[in-house]
Amino acid sequence: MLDFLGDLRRTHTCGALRASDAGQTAVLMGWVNRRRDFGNLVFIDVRDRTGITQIVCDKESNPALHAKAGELRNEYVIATVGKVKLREPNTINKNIPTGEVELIAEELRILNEAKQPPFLPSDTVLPNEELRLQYRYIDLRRDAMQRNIELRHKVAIAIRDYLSAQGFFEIETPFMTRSTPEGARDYLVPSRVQPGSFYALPQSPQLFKQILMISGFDRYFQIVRCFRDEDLRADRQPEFTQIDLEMSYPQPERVWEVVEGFLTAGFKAGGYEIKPPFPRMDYDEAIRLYGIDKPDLRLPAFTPVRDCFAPENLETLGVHPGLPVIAIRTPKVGELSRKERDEIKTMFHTKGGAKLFEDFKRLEKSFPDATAKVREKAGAAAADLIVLVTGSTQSGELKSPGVRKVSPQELAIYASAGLLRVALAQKYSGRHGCFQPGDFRFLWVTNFPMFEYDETEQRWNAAHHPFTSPHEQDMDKLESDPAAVRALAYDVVLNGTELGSGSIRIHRQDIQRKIFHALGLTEAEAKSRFGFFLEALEYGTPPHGGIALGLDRIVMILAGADSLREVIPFPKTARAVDLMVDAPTPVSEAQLKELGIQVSKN
RNA sequence: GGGGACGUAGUUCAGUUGGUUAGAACGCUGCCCUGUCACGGCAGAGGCCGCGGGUUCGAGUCCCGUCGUCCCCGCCA
Repeated sequence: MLDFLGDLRRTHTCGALRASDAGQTAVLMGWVNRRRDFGNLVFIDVRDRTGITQIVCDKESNPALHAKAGELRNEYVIATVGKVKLREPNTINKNIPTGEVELIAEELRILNEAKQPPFLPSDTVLPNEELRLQYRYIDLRRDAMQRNIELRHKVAIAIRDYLSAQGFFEIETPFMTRSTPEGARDYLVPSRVQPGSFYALPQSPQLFKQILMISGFDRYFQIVRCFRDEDLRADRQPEFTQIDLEMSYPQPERVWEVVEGFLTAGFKAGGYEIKPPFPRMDYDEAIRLYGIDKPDLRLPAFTPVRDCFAPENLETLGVHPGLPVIAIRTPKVGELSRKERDEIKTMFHTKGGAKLFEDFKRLEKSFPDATAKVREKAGAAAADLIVLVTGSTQSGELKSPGVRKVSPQELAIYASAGLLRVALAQKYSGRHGCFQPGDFRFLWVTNFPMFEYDETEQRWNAAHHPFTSPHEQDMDKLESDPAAVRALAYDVVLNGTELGSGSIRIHRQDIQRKIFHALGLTEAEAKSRFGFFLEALEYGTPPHGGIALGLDRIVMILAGADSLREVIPFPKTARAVDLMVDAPTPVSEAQLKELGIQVSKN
């Protein structure tokens, strides 16, 4: 038999009571976390998001209440009125903050019962993720999830407060907007009023925030949902939250100062002190040292070791004469078995003609002098794992790197090595111990190239986006040497994760036109895609720039989680499915007809 | 689009070279227990071995397909 709440009013949360409250009457409400039944004496742990308090039901002093306590099962929702009592010294529970007291129940109301859940919030081993997502409301009751969501809240509030104090306005922008063919795939929303036409959910509020600068808002921010219909990863969800901001009259450094400021505030809210300014690194340097544009600084950089080998050694090994030889050092890995060495091969995703030497021991037998030099140059201790990555003699004729410092074949080697470096670091994290909680290595990666060449489409693409400003000194190379043009674009990176990306934008119509031209867009094409924006640029646009950071990723790292799903209340699976509500689903013929949509069947 | 891992009681897992009736722990149900807090004790219920084919005298185990979850590559201006 269930009871009504009536006018019973909660006086304390389940984590609140302390020794100093002894003697008070308290009213607690929450879930039955566990029941320990001794026959004539029953203990009930009642739980809410703040903690757990022990309720005592004694048959001798209150037989009716004791009988009712016997009906309780896990996850029933109850209310209890009782006296807060100091526990006997030998019965104090030091494991919980409320462990010095207990509530002697005088009244017990069963507010709701619960079916036996597929798993319990108090379980120590996690069920598989499919089940957690299907029964997300139970999963979210778990202490760890409650903490993550609370952390997320605190970080977001701290960042809001900081930006507001710095004069940024939080301004909302539309979710139903216009599809722009560049970039990620759009999620589309059909229009009923205009059959055959579609809105798109924003991949980011990019053009709106630039228009807000044109509108004179000077400093804008928004903690905003973005949508991208691309394949998922542990750190990628189809809808995710960005801390988006834009400001007028900035140099890149002005944007960086703001980001360093709000990250300091956000991390402080998460319980960590970080010290800006963050180090800075050129994109080209990041590629040469780490093989990736989001270096994890917690582990050693590459060591170039071509000069350690005699030319005839390299020839014997089938190493290309013009390409770098780089050593990847992973600390303290120790002896590897034959099987473990073979696994390195499968971890190596070769790009272009990149070539791997995973068995350094064997190289040491054949080339003792050269390998000793490699060890020395890489600063390797005896237990450190060394693998070499280079270009094979089949890499073909070297393409000129042009003005850029890294040729395509070199890039292939660096990129392959960069992925292997990260994979090795993850696999042997238990051995090298370089991934410590609370160790936050921030980095600004700067001076990205303006354009990337798309081999399949035989044209230049914007590396960041087409509204990114080139370096003032590189304007003259837009036509003559697009590859050499540096963008005023920057990424903020934390422990090998890209937290955010931004740039100084183009504010001049003449330069914007040049960029579109370099991207192979005709005047007419540019006008049809971005006409409203190009027109806005003509009415007095101030210089402006900004950035957007992934809130989910920030909280994930702060929480020490390996997946965004741990910090998003209702996330989607790798196939972009919500297992709790079972979305997406087909819709009725009537709905489709109203929207003027036909679904092709095949 | 490609590669890899996994799928066995409600849950987490074990299950040998294919061989009797598929096990354990936790949870669940009942009984006992007045100081536990991952309580304890006794008894019990609970299985489409993801699904569909195939090989075999015989399949949880081998093969093919399929579905689902996870990780990675491509993709993510």
